[in-house]
Amino acid sequence: MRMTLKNMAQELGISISTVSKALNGNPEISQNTRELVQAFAKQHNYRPNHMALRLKSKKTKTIGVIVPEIVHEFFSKVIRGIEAVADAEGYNVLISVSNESYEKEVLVLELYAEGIIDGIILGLSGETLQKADFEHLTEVQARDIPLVLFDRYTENLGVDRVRIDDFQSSIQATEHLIEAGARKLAVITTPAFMTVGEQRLNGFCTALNQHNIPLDDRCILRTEATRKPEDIQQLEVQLRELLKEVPDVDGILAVNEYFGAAAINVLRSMGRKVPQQVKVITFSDGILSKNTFPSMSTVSQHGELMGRTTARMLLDRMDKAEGVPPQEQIIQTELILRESTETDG
Amino acid sequence: MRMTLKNMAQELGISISTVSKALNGNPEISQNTRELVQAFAKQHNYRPNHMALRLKSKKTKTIGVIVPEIVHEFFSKVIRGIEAVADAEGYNVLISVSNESYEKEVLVLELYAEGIIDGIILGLSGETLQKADFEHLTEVQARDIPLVLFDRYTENLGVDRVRIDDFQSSIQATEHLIEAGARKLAVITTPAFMTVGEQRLNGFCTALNQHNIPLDDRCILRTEATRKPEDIQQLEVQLRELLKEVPDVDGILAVNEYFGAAAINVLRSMGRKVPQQVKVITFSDGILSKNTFPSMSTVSQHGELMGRTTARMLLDRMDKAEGVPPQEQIIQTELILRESTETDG
DNA sequence: GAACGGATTTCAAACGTTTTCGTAAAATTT
DNA sequence: AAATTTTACGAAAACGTTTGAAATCCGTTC
Repeated sequence: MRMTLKNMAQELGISISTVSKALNGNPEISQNTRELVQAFAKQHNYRPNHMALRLKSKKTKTIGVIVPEIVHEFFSKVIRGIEAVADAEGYNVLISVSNESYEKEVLVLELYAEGIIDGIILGLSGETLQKADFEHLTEVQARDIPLVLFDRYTENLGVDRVRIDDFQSSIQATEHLIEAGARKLAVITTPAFMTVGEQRLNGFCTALNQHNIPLDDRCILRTEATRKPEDIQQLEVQLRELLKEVPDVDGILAVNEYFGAAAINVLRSMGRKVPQQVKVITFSDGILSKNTFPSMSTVSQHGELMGRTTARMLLDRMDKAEGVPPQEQIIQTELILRESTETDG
Repeated sequence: MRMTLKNMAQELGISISTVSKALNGNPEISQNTRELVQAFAKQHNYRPNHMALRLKSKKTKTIGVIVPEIVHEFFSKVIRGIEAVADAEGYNVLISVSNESYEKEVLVLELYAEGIIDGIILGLSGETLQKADFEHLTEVQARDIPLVLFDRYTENLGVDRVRIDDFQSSIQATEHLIEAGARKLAVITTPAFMTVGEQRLNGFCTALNQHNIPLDDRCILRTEATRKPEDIQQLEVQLRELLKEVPDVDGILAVNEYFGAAAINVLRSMGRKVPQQVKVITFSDGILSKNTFPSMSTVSQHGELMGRTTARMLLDRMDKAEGVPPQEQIIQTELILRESTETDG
């Protein structure tokens, strides 16, 4: 049976309020009683009931995180970063998965909004981005529940967010390919509604433009593939076709590791040497890029740092007065050079 | 402002109880009133307050999951499996990370036990295994909170669990190496308190024994390395030394992909051909094994299936009478053959 | 020896629900 | 028309906590 205030009050022969106040260090209570109660509570390892606390709209010292996918190294790293900060500040972290579904995202948000948590960190689901329906976020804001978005974002929605500069990073990555000697560049990206992928595509095009390299439409591979094996296989087929149709491709930018690894596989199976004949660079610096052969140069998004930054921003927001305008923070990316873009000599 | 029963009662000019009953479809209430109330509630999208519900010790339709690590493909897959089942049954899933820490595990367990959730799925932390202190689990059981363990387990603790047969699987994997021609076998495993790794080591030794292959103590590499890059680098150093000291090693069993990939890297850098000179097999069939070069044969642990099975077991337990003895379920593993154990011809 | 005042403790309301029990009005039976 | 049953609703307690107001105690003071 669980220890409650009432319970202890009875056993100690004092009133519930006295117990409550004693435990909360209220100076109204004599030192004697206070110590007595506190000792008793500790001995019977009393823990206040979250539900009751929250009913009285107290803080729960818990933050809720929603990620679009769980089998995903980048998001996992972000979570790890969030954990680190939260832990240091004595906050619990509760994680939920939207599974890229709008409906699920709304559901979880509602669950959180019930009052389990003090603040929310959200990575938008793909479907939400596609529908461009953000009412649920507005609702959360209307209830004054602190909210911070990470990675995936949307303009025209006044909410705190942390992201990387996908556009600039992509320019950098593309320029790296060009400097390494590539002249016929291809890109593997996601559907247009994925802002992140789209920005990276924009960066790619812009870089080509700046270097007076013509853009061949056939070299833009827009895939709906997820990271699941079936999908990747499908992608490899498309990619192979592209490389047959445009055989002189000598540089590939992939918007994520999985796409990058697929490219490496296809190229190897077609007998094209990486990096001698084709250079490859990819986003998101995870285990894959280190362990493919050849290993891949990547744009590191510093997932853990992003997590830490996001958590920090949420905690800040939580003790800010209302009405402080939304902030944006940009995480610097870093080019990690590996074998796939090496130039001999 | 949030819609509450009281709120609606006031606006509709009826009592709180009537509203409550109407919403719950209580036949005491006339159809008229019932429809009126329900319509009103829907229109103002009323949602009952979780906290209040739970205070009255109602179910929350939420299950809590604790994983030791979050940047971990296997655990992620288990979570995905849990999600699948929970989703289908209308349950929410809340995930927390113990970060391999005993203390954190206890904390999260306590948070969950506050009454946020209806049942708990737990993968024990490494530290807990090491301390072999399971009081917190006993406590949870004493409170009649349904609990199921997955993957990591402990004998002498009566609690539901789902696991793979690490011992048998390891025998199989080792035998596969032997059949592929390996005669001087090495193993890369974890500290002894990690039951999973230890079982796999046992299997390894047993297989050698059964095939009359002598066991060279120098060929057992016990590492405390995690999957972090620094650690893996450290492991690679040790591994290199082992391979120098015992140059005729021609088969390696790694208890996880990271160790396996490290082995592949070291072997390549030492100029030993995989699989021609050395065969490699590893546990946990994830992205890594598919993308190393050569790709690795693995023992698939079917993480997602394990997750689904665990969730199912928890749901079963939740509507079982108390006192039903704890169950154990074993997930069948599968040998996935890839390049790293191929024999020519 | 009654009134004061400070220190300590208790009361009671509130948070949003569910649920038991009670009761007025309506419907049914005599 | 009186007695009985049914129907439809409401009052209030309970879950575990906090908190401002009220009550009690005890040692001073006049």
